[in-house]
Amino acid sequence: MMQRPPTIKDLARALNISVSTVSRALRNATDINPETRQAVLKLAKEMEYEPNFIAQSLVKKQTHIIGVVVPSIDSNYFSEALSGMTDCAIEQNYHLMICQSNENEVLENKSIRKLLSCNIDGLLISVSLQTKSDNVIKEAQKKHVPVVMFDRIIPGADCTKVIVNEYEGALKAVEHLIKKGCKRIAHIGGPKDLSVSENRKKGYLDALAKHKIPVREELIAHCKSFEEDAIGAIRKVMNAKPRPDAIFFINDLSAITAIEYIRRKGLRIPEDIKIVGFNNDKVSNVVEPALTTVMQPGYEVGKLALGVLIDEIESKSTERQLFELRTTLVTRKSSR
Amino acid sequence: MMQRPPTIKDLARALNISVSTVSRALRNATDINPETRQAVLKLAKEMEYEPNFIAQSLVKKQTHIIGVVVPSIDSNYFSEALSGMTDCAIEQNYHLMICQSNENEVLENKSIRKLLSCNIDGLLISVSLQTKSDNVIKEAQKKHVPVVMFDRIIPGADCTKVIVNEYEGALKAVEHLIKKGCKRIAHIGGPKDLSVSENRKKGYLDALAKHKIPVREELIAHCKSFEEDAIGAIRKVMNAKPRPDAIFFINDLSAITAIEYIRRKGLRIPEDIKIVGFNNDKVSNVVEPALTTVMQPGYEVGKLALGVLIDEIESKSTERQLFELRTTLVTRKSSR
DNA sequence: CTGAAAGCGCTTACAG
DNA sequence: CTGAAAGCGCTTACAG
Repeated sequence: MMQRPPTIKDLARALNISVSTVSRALRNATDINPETRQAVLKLAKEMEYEPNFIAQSLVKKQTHIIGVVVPSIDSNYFSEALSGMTDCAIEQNYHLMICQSNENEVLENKSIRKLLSCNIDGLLISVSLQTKSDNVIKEAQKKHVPVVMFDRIIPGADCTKVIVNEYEGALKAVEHLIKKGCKRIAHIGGPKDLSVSENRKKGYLDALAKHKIPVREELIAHCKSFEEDAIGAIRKVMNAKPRPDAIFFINDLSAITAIEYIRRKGLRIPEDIKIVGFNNDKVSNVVEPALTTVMQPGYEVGKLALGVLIDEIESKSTERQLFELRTTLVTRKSSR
Repeated sequence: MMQRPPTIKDLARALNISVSTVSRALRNATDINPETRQAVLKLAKEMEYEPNFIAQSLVKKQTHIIGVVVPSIDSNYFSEALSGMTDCAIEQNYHLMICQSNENEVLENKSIRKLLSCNIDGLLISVSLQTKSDNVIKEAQKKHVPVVMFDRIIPGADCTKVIVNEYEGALKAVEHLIKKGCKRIAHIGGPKDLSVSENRKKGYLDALAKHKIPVREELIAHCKSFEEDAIGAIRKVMNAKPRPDAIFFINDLSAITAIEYIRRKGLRIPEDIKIVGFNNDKVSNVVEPALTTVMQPGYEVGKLALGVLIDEIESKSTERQLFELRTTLVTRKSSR
């Protein structure tokens, strides 16, 4: 019994040839006798030889490891993106090292530095809410590690970016309500100063403008955080006179919170008031009424971001690109 | 300007000492002159020296990389576990390589083998629904890679396991309903033959037995898949005569699906019928009525599983252990 | 306390 | 087509 896994040395000895020849046979080089090659491959299989990835990395100076940093793994959207990346990685023979910043810039920087010290071939990052500076990104690039930002980007950063056009998603959602005949469309937004909140609100405002519907400030309210205190914002817009005939929400959970509030007011959804969420959470199809919502292609974002990064790694291209994926409006009963 | 990152060779040359001495100074060895040590450390800082992780791995024959395989990254429960592992990993100076099997045993095996060829120091796995054999686990162990299974385990496998006592969670949930005075408690189960389904159903049955409540088959129904076709199962149990006064669901989504069905029947929750879910999805606190549910400590499972694996890696212990974490019953309006 | 040497497992010019 | 040699960046006995 062999205690340790076999190496090319073991193969070479067993076949009475040199390690260089074994190495060449293994990696499909052209200048190798087909018979020698077959013999090596056969023995390699028998001995269950596996190339030592670490040793290869050291000499080739590339690890095929890609570092990924997201704000939180445990979030609907990011876990979808990670899923896309992971599937793509295994296909393309890359490996992912995933870290989360927990929305903390210090931890984010620490994670990136740790990843860099692992000699990652590339970095995929979606920045924390706190992150303003792209210094660590520059650090990576100085080490010739290509960087691709996705979803939560730093607009000024000098790297390729993959984002979702949430603005257009919001615009489509609100135009859908307008086509349904709604005239007094309210908006429950997310925390101010966040690009997601701003993009979606801008879509809302532009849809109104496009259809010459005046903006009424009393129909707009913001949640301080994403999931809590939605009820305060809902109460505010529902108290407007005349009351809204539709509400476009920053996310599905706040929309679902509103369903019961609206029911208590004696109003029917969608007859008296239509509602639209954002995200297409699984539950949006389970609640009653089923929720119309804007689906973001998280899985595709992940897949594309990784694909683009691999292209940069392999072609050593330094061209910066901006990829924008589109949302899909999923219409259900809540806006029929 | 230095084109490539500095190595210990560069440090040695600059200080006119040998690489062995630099190496010792860097890693805190005892047999080193404190002054030499200071000088090396100072220069290392100035030159922004970072030890080459790959080179270290090659000589030390350990990578500090842990391979993780889950059925799907993009699932509430597993993303929580991954989150716990990730936080734990960075603290303990390990790195995670995460793969997903997409519930496919072939892909699972492929992922494990890829991870092994990366010389992972340990393997953390939650197996796919298809997986029956622990062959690949044995393969890993033959290579002296410790394995810890979590959540979805192969009962017979010879390795340390970290699981959640779902049985007890279900038992507590049903006893809670019994204490509330319910006499005709129904159960909507998950796909048959799945250990999750079986464990939770057993908790239900044992709670009834413990309180001498007879089991009525017409109050038990199974969903074929987790999220779809819940409505058929709900209809079945709601048609039992006399009708149930409580339902214990396999998960929150099926419970939420039932809310509207029950409302349409003209029944009130919780007055006429109480309901309890499983998982504590975010939405369970947003729906009306807010859902009583069983919380599984996914984050803690991840943290513990990784901690235990690291212990095995570092102490080279081969003792097999079984860790069982407990659920928490979160009582809300739907069962008051 | 320090240095020279060997080695981790592989790849890749270079000579033949 | 094949082999000897050098090297990737580090660690670790071994001598001194």
